[in-house]
Formats: sequence, structure tokens, C-alpha cells
Amino acid sequence: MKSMGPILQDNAKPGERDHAPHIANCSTCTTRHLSICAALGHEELLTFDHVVQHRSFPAKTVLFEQGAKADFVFSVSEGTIRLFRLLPDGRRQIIGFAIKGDFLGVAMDEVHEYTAEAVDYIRVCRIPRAGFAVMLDEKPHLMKKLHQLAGREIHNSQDQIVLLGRKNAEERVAAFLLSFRERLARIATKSVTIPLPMSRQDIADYLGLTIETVSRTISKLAREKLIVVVPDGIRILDVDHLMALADG
Amino acid sequence: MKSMGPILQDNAKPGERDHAPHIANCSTCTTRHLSICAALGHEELLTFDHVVQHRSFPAKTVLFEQGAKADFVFSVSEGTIRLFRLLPDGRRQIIGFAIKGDFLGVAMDEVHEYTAEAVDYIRVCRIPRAGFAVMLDEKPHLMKKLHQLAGREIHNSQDQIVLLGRKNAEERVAAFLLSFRERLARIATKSVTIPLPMSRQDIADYLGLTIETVSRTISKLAREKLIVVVPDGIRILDVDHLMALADG
DNA sequence: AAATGGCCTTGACACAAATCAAGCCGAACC
DNA sequence: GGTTCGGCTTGATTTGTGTCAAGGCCATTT
Repeated sequence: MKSMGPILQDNAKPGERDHAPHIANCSTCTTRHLSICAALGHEELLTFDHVVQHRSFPAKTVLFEQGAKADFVFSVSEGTIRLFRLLPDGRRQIIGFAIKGDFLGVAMDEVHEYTAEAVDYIRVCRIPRAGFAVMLDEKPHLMKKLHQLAGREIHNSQDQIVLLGRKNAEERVAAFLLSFRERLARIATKSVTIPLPMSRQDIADYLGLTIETVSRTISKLAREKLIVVVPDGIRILDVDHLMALADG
Repeated sequence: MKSMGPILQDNAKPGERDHAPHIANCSTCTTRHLSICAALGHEELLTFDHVVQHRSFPAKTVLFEQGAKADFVFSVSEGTIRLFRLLPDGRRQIIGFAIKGDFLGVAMDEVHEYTAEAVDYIRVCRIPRAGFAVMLDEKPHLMKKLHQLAGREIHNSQDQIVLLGRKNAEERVAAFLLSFRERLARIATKSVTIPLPMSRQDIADYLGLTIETVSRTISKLAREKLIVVVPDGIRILDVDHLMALADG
């Protein structure tokens, strides 16, 4: 829970930290339609190519840290990223998980409000924040799109507030599984099994529980035949029942 | 906790539900510099006057309800509003309290994501959402301002997520008192005493606690001489100690 | 193939906050 | 001026989740 992984060095030359070949350009990017880039026209995509830096990192890499100056915003192309804040005594609260298509930097903060760390192998598009800010000023439709993303982020946060403030362990776990399934469905990873790349500890820190409670609750849901636990994921057997649980 | 208060009728004639004289216009509005209107120039304020509807309502009035079509956005001029969501079985989670200068409708949702209910006597500026959307498209600086507000809302939500996910009762109450004090300070109600217009039940539903735990925790903080309980509010005696508590 | 370590599960017990219950206080009302 | 009622506090008890502890499983290392 305390291991922060290697800190990203920002002064490295393009490509020297890479673990996979770069994507040639934005026009052929398979994540485009899912991401903020969907708001860009053909010509804009070409200019975008010049500022965007495609990067990939292994699990546990710290993309950026809470409190650090926000020099870049990111669009996730592949993998899972945990976003969290730490209390002085080490308690951790995961704010969210970013997956393919998600944008980090919606609020356009000067300083990062949370730490972002790769859960598994990830690929991201890194965009200098200053340049992106200029684009926003020049392209109202991009600004509008960003604001839509902000609205969605506000909704998700409020859902999480209700979950953390008023739901019990069983309701929290059920809601988490369903919402993660929903998000995976949007990015078209059609599969009966929901892959869960994050650890039980991550889930616990996301749901405001302990790892033991998460484990016990998953076992309980499995015992009740609502889900089946499989390697690196779970399968939902009774969606309706689970939804009823999740909604309180 | 279940009392919803009178539902607002939207088809009433201007003024017929009012409990205080209207504000003449936006140019003389004392809340302007605190609100989204601060982004508007002199001329824009004049056009704003034509679409803005000044209204006031007594305590417990429901401004709008979760799930209802969002025909208006609001700017709060006076009083306190609780924003909450209900679970099917009646559990309530207060998402936030809106005070003077706050804007309701940052996300520009089609449908309200929560219910808004007057805590005490309130005055608001009501703006048709469709018209406001047009203004946003025409005035990039207004859009930019709205997005800034969205960013702040995201931050506040994330703070609340950390509070609800990982803080104990004492830390929650301390954080609430300090953050409410901070917000009151911004609207220049300089006073050693922090007025708390909302009930203990409201505070409990905001902090994910029960009314008894809130009451006991406030008593405990008072016993430890960190605060003093006064009619309709509290006074902070030891800010530093309280901050250390609140931050975990 | 034995040893190590990370991750997960399960059991026993502890505790913070919830629940249940009683009573206080001030405002509103007859 | 007594009664009622809503909001708040405080005490006793319960309970859901946290904490502590042990062991299983699997991948990796030696």
C-alpha cells in the first residue's frame, strides 16, 4: 500500500523510457472515438499530432504525484491507472480508476490534486498543459467537450459520495462491480467475465473498506450465487439482483 | 428527514410566490462579484437582466428534485440550500450545502442529479437553462468561468470522498466546521462565531454519520476546548489543533 | 523441488459508530 | 401558563466493520 513505484523522470528524451512502439499518429488511434480527441476534426488531429506524446509504462509507474506541478494532461490508451490521495498517516483513498479513453486533467489544475499510478502496463497520450490550454481557448468545441467530461466526473464523484456516505459493504462491492462492468462495456471489451486488474487492496481503498471486508464480501456474493470468482476477475451471474443490492 | 417541504410550482406568475422584494437588476447585485456573474462585462450584465429571474423562498422549499427535468440553473444570493440524494429505503446523503455566491447547474445536466431544498430563507437568481446554454456558446469567457467552477466542484467532491472513505467521526466534524468557516469567510461574513443554519441531522447526512454521533462528537470537541457551542452555531477556539485533526 | 514472497481468504476478537431509549430545552400554540 | 413538538443531548447496548493472526495458493527464484 505504501510502495510508490519508480518516479517518472520528465526530462528524458522521447522514447527512451518506452516499453512498446509508439502509435504513429492520432488519425489512426483506435482510442480516438472514446477520448476527448473525438471532439477534434481531421485538420485539428494533424496539429494535435505535433503536441501529443505517446508513452507507455509498466505497472506501478507513478505518472504524476499529488502536489506536483501539472505540466501535462493525459489521455489513457491502454491499461488501468489508480488515482489516489494519501493522508499524513498513510491512509489511502483511491479517487478513481482511469481506463482506456479516460482523460486525466479535466479540471486543468495548476497542481495535481492526486497521485496517478499505473495498475498494469499502460499506454497514454501526454499533452503539455500549457499548449492544451491554448487549444481550448482557440477551439470552443474542444472546451465544450472538456466541460462535458467535467460534468461526468462530477456525477461519478457524487455517486461515490453516496456510496461512501450511506452504503454498506455489500452494496459498495456490488455497485463497484456493476459500474466497472459498465465502463468496460463502453470500451467494447465484450466478455462475460469482468477482468479486475487492480488488487483487493485497491478495491478496498476505493470503497472505503479494508481488504478483509472486500474479500469476505466477494466470498459472500459468490456463496449467494450472484457472482463467480475467476482468476483476475469475476463473472456476474445475477445482474438484476446485484443491481438491486447496489442501489440500496 | 423525510419532510420534503412544499414543491415549487413553476407555472406561477412572476412575483406571486415571492416573500421579499426583487432585486432591481444585476448591476447593483451585491452577490455579483462572488458569483458566476463576475465573468460578465457591463453590457453583458444588461442582457443578463432580461433572462434572470430573482426569486426568494422560505425554509424547506424544494427548488428542484432529483430526476426532474432541469429547466433552470440557479445562482444563490442569500441563505443556505441543501443538495441531497435519497436511496430507495430513505437513507439520505447530502452532497453539499450551497450558500451565497454558489452556482447550481455547473454540469448543465438535462436532468437534476440531486434534490435542492432551502435550509433557511433563501434568495436565488433563476436562469432558464436553454438560454444560458446559448450564452455559453456565444461567450467563451463565461464558458471558461463555468469550467473553473466545475473544477472547484470536482476538488470539493474529491475532498469529501477522502473524508467519507477514510476519516473518523472526529476528523469529519472538524473538517466540516473548518471548511464551512472557510466558505463563510470568502463571502465576508466576518464573525468569530460560525453560524450553522443547518440541523444536526443535515450535518450527519453530509458527513455520513448519525445525528447522535455528530452531537456526541461536537460535545467532545467542546469538552476538549477546541470549540464552543453557541445558539445556532459554534465558535472555534483552537484552529490549529482542529486543522491537525481535520487533515488526519 | 524446495524456498520465498505477494496476494488472497478465513477465523477470532475488538472497537467505533449505529441503534435504541430517555430526557432536556425552547418555541409555538391553545 | 400548561401542553405539545421538534431539535438536541446523553446513556446503554448492539452490530458491522476493523484489527490481528494464521494459513492457502501460485508464481518466481535459487
